[in-house]
Amino acid sequence: MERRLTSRGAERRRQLLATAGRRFAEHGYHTTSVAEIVHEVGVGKGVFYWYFESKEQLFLEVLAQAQAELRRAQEAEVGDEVDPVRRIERGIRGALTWLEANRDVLAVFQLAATDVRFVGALRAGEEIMAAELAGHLKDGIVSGRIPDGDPLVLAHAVLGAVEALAHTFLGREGAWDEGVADTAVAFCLGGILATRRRGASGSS
Amino acid sequence: MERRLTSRGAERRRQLLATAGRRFAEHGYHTTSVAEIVHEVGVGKGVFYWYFESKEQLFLEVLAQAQAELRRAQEAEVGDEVDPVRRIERGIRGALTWLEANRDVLAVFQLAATDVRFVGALRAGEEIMAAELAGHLKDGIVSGRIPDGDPLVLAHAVLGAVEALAHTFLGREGAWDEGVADTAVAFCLGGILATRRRGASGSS
Amino acid sequence: MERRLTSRGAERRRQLLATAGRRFAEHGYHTTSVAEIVHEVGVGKGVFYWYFESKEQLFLEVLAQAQAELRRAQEAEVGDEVDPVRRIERGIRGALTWLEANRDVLAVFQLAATDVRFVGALRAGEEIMAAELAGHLKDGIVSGRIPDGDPLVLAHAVLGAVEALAHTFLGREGAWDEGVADTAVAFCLGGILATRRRGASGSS
Amino acid sequence: MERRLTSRGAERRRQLLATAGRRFAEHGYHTTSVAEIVHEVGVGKGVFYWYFESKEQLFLEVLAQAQAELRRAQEAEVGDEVDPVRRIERGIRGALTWLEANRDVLAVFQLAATDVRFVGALRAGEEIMAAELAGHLKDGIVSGRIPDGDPLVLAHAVLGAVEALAHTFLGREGAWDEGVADTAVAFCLGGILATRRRGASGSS
DNA sequence: AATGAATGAGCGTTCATTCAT
DNA sequence: GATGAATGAACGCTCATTCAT
Repeated sequence: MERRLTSRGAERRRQLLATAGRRFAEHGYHTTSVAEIVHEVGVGKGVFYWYFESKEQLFLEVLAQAQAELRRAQEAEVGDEVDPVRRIERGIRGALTWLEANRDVLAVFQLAATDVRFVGALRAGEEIMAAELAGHLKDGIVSGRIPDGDPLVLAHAVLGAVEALAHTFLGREGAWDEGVADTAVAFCLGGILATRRRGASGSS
Repeated sequence: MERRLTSRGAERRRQLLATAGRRFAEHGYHTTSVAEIVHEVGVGKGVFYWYFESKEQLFLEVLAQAQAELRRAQEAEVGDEVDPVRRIERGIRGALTWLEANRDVLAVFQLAATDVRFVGALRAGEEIMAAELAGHLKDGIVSGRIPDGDPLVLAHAVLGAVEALAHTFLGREGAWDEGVADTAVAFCLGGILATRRRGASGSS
Repeated sequence: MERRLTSRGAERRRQLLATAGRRFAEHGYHTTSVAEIVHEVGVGKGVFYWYFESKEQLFLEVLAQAQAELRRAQEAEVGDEVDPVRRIERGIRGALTWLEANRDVLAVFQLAATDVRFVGALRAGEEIMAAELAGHLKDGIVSGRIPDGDPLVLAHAVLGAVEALAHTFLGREGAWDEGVADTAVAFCLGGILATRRRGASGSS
Repeated sequence: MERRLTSRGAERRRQLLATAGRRFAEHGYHTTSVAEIVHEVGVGKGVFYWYFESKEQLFLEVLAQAQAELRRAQEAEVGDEVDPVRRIERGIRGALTWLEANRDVLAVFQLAATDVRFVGALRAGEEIMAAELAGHLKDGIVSGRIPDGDPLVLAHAVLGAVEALAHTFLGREGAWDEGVADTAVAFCLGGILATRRRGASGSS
């Protein structure tokens, strides 16, 4: 239902989306009621249903927006770098920098992971990121910069490590510093560049 | 109010715990009602409250049990291995093996991460695992087996990578094979053993 | 959360309050369900919680309203009478007249007396009435119109006698007549004016 | 269903009755569960239903016992006194003394007043006391000791005053002393002996 | 006699959603 | 566009009562 919105309307919509995103992140999906959202924005309940079909669709939109913005930030950071390993590094740094400024987003992602209605959209976004990362890895493998290995598995390992670090250290007051990003990069690149030694642990 | 249970009672309790755990994993916390759980077990509603104080406490128990069993499985796998790098490897393999046989558990962990009432217990368990892993890392650093780096940050990176792989590849039918565990180990150990090159990405 | 109500809303609220008050008086607090109240008013369950925070708060409001109206009626009856004994008489008559027209109220008072959540509010109201009455008594004692005695004890005795008569004779169909009020007044004033003979029973 | 009880059984029954009475008085009827009662006594739930048909019947029995004991205490106090006014005085004192030692009972009476299932039994007991008191009053009127008036109305006024004083001053820690009983007696007898001056308040 | 376990109707309350104004 | 009011299914939970052992 394409709706033409006045600029005031578009602003309202943005406001609702932002408020909802924050509250979802802070209190969870089920524990955030439509009543709370509209109350915080200071409008009546009808307004909500003028701009959004349902609470479910609202969440999906919050999620999609967060995913799109993260990707955009990452792309901007990666820029036109051609070396695949450097692309990966920049991607990691870009994601961490953006997440640092948008801490709610991780909570929204986690929320999405726990609900059948949202997990599909979440995974789809993850797959896109994983596929892109896997593309860089493949490039590196082909060009001999990166030892052979399953690019998709490696991509998910990188994503998982980055997300865990972001989550753990952004979530604690005062725990975040540049060193965490440096360690994230070093760990991931080290993992990528070392994978030829499959299953080996003791080799010096 | 310590309750002495007959063996029939203990069995009922176990039954409810298992059923609830499965449904939580499949449908989420809020989307699983007490009515559904008792219906599936085939008992009346009151039975639930005979064995559990509340739905919340039940979830906490499901979570605690899963955490305890995972740690137990890991400890059994690590055994008396003395080399810290090998301890880490065995820990990763032990966790992945156990999670393969108990796939619901990851979903329960994710659920717990999204609810203020549970996140404390979840994080406490995570911190224990991270601390243990960090201990191995510290041992390795002291003995010169592992290059210097922040053990806690590395520990969370490893945990994140492992969890992401478990989640991504155990969640998809047919996607799991031994190679994933091998790659997980190789990636993590590579990441750990490479960390001296802080922030460096281009070194060959 | 101060709520601005439309006139339709205010009317609904009044309706619910009145219906609840009647049902409470007839069936008791625990034996009157929210479902019954809204059913009688002919609205959905949610409406109740639009206007009241909880069943408990509703009862408190019913109680407070009854207390306020009773006091108001009494004050109107007492008016500007200056003689303390006549003030007491008018107070008794005013209360009985109002209670005759609002018989539910006595039942609500009794209900409140049996629940820890309400007894505080009830006693507070009673204390106000007792204190006022005690004030008249003190005036009378000081001016010599009333023999010496503990004004607060006497006040409670009067209140108890009046309440018992109201309760007993208003509760029975056809038992109430002007004579009861006359006897109430005569009994109470006699008791008050006789108190100097402490503990004495046989004096003529 | 006449049941022959062993002496152990009779003791159990008494125990349940006493515990229930106390809890009813302290927490109310609906707010005292059968589970709590049997837990406090330290027996299983089945025991309760072995000795009592239902919670309702149990309450009725608690009430009946309290009424019977109060009457017995009063009768013992009144003894063979022949003067009707002195009989009334002794009745008041006997009731107050017994209530002082059995404070729960007033709460039980109030509870009974608020439930349709119990109010009948309560009123029946009250009527008996009122009738007895009215008998004394009639005797006094006939013999000229007491001025003319409606004995039943006066009886209820006396009962109400006494109950209110007991309730108010026994309910407050440290508020009870002999003076209250003296005032109660003086007030009631004053009220009784003064009733000829119907509706008159200003006569010196 | 007594127990622990079970029942299930019913309770107070919430909340996404709709709608008359 | 926007509001306050209304809906009602569903929820977590309680409890008097029953019953197999």
